[in-house]
Amino acid sequence: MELRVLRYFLAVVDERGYTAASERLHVTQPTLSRQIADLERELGAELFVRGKHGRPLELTEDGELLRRRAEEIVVLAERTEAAFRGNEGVLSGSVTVGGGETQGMTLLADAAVTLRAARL
Amino acid sequence: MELRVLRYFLAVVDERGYTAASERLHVTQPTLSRQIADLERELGAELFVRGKHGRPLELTEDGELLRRRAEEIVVLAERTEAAFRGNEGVLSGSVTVGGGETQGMTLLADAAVTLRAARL
DNA sequence: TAAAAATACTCCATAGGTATTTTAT
DNA sequence: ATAAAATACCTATGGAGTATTTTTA
Repeated sequence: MELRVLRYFLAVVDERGYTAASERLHVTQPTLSRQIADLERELGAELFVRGKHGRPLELTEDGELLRRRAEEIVVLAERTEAAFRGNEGVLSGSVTVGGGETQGMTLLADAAVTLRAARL
Repeated sequence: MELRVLRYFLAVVDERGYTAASERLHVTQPTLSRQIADLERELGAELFVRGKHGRPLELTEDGELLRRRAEEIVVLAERTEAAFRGNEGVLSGSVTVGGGETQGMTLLADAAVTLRAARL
């Protein structure tokens, strides 16, 4: 079990599907498909409900358990990395107004955003 | 940052040296040397006090910070893996009396040990 | 000078990619 | 019929090994 794969898993849960997650992660859909399959094999557990049900992949009970654990682990790792970047107490990201670059729309405005907090 | 490397790091801290840690981890000393160096580069921080001081590698302040965080992360990951093995609340390992197999000594006795707890 | 760590290479396992098929709505 | 996931196959990055050379107590 590696952090990279846990991040993949969380992205798939978040985006409710491999394709959407693969875009967010900048990897291809088959890569995700394989990594999640390997993870399921490694843990000996089905994480998602396949087929049948609604398109947006649904978590099994095991999947739900892993989601909670993975979130804790990944968050801890990210905070640790942030600490070494001297970015303790800092959250940053970006906001875009006018749609993403993939839709071929005119970009109206965007901004880099940094929230600095006394404590996290 | 990956769990594998955090485990390497903790082993080096624990064994106070690359060579001893490499034996415990069943990897070679240069592999550890490189992985830890990469980790230091990635974090932009020296983790161990080089040379000068006492042989048993000493942690820097950054190293000490990482040790605490890494322990949390790795323990969480191990508990998660254990949960999927249906081994919640179980600790196992082995005890050997008479020296390890590498010393060419006669093996006097060993035992697989499992501690089962109601809650962990 | 005798350990342990660092360096220099080589190799290979596997993460990741492309192309395609299968599945399910 | 169509959009997403699975499968097959290939490529290549980097993890890990062997051999050797610094280090430093």
